[in-house]
Amino acid sequence: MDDRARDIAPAAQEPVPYLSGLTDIQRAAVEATEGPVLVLAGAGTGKTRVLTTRLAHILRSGRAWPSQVLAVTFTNKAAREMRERVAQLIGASVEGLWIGTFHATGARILRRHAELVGLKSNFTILDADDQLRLVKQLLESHNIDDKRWPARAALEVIQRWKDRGLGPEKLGAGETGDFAAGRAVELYRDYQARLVTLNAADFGDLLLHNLTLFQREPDVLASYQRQFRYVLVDEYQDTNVAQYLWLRLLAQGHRNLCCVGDDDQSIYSWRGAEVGNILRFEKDFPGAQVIRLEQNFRSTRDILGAASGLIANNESRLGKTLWTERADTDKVIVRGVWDGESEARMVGEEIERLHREGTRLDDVAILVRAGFQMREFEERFVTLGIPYRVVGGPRFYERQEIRDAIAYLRVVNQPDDGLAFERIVNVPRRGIGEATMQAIHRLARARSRPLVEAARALVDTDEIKPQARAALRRLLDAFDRWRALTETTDHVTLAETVLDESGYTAMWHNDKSPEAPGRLENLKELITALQEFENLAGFLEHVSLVMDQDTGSGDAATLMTLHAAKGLEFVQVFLPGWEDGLFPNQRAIDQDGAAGLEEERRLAYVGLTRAKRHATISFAANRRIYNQWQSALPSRFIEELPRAHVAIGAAPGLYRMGAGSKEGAAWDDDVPGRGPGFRRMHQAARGAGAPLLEGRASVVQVDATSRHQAGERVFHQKFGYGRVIAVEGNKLEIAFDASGTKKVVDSFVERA
DNA sequence: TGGTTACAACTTTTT
DNA sequence: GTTGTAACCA
Repeated sequence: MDDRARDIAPAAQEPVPYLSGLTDIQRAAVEATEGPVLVLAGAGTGKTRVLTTRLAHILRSGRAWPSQVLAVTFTNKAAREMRERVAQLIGASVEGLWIGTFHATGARILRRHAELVGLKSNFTILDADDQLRLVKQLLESHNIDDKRWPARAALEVIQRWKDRGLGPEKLGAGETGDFAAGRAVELYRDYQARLVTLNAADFGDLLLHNLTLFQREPDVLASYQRQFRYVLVDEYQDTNVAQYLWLRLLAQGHRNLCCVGDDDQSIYSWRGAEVGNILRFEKDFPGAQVIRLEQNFRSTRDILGAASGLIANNESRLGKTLWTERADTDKVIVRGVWDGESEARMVGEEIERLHREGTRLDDVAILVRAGFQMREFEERFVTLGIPYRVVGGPRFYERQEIRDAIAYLRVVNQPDDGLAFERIVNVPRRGIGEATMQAIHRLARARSRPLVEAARALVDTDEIKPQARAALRRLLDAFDRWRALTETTDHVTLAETVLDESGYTAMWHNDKSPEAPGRLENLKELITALQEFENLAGFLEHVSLVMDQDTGSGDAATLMTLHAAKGLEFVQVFLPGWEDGLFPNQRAIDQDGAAGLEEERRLAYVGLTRAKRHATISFAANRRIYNQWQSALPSRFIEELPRAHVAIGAAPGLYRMGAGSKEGAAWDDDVPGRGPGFRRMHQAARGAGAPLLEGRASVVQVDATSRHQAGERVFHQKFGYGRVIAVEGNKLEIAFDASGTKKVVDSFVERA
């Protein structure tokens, strides 16, 4: 099908409008089509533009047919964007182009040759949840204490092996995985064996099996090598060893491999990404051209200066110097605050001010290091009535009811999918409990047959209680019926039938909990989503590989982690929580030492370079983490920011809470960095929090005795009138007349 | 079996 | 504060 383009003549050489508007260097990167090329693209240097133009150029100049070009990305979003933009540049014919994520492309190839690695072409792609459940089962059957050796850790070990392109058979004696006294290897072997029984592959397998395939079947490899005349890779700094090997094999035919990336933005090493891949590129591909994109089109000089100065502290990097023609400046602001709450208040007030002055909330982002930091901001935004969206929350396809529904469809589609079967065997309740499941498992393991097959065999014996037996038989019959329907019914009707007849929808109808109606809504949405696919298999592939997030609409500030922010840009960026221990994160340093610290620094660099015009960094002297008060010092990254690009401001909240303090009173930009301003912040952090430094976890807002007391009638701008129930430092618990009991900061209420 | 309660756990997470 | 698991009882 991909060869069909061969019958059509290539587009004739035409004037090249798509090349105009590029800088000389960008243009060079576009036109260097032959041989290995590394494009080092700093933040905001027009990377995507170069990548898409290059693709268009290859096609338009007749160098290759669409089907002969492979472009790989990490995210579906990036893949979609690339496809759309290339289509825009060259008109219609992007049909046949291999643009996709590593995993989607791996899956596409693997489905064609599944038998060669022991799978059937309709294999299931497991998600994180399935994997974890599988590992838990294995730990149990291996009698490994999952308290001492959590399943999560075992899975991690296995995944890191897969990331390095190592199947169980390739693990030498030295590889013990540092888990359960070296038993991880046997665990891994069993895990892979179980996947074959389940006719399933996990994410890592999508590439690992490709490698095995290419090794075992030189003909298959050779055909792909012939096919892909040009290979393009986005975000090369995030590739792992398996992906590197995969690329190297595929690109070996024509040697036209172009990798685009930025070593300074490598922030996924904990997922197996190897910065080494990009650092080593010239050695790996002799004769490679390296093109540096250093002109930044996004940020002001101050932001670039601050970010560059910071990242210069890293040892392992190729080195780039970002510059801009922009003349406007706006120093990066660093603010110290008393605690996490005043930090949220400060950000909230700033956002309100910006909004008043005409900034769209869409242009504002709050980028945090860890998810738990989000709550404080959310609470604050709710109180202030600032619309916001959280990126990276629970996704649609991860919700319980959706996963249940999909599990049903998975079993219909692929009967060997025992994990899906297990998930819904007793949902809704059918009286098939643990005892029954264990019997099924025993039989399945003894015969090493799929779970459903074992269940089928068990129904004909007396091994389980009659009640469970009857229920199980009913369920298995139902699956047979549904499977038969696939011949005669369209997949949408089929899905509705399955959810109805299984009693799944009824289960939520009978559920009186407040979430139940929402879940039923979600199920309806699922059915709607189903309509957009040709068949069940296509839909399931989408669900496992293309779990995109709906970003939501409407003008709203964005709250997300630094990791999630890579590749995005905002006019104003808030970077809270720059405290040693939190950011750089202590665990990252403990685990990976200097390399861990460097990755944290890259994360800081990514955060700063998201800002087009303003960046506000803040740190709190005290922070409550999971109900424990901890004092902290400003992040060492703050000291690393070049003073010329930074303005230090002491936040009002640092000295006194609530009204009375002068907003922004203590600007002190003449001697930032280690100057008096900085020292004062340090002192504030230390001095005011002195008792905390001694490890006392009990102090709550020493100086913040409230003006209010229990029993008092008060008024709040948002919640109206109410009565104070309890006072805790500066926080009041108030029973509002109209909106129930809430905890509110006292500066937002007044005596009624 | 199934429901309740107590208890510890908790960085990041493109697919 | 939240979430997920273990232990206990009906």
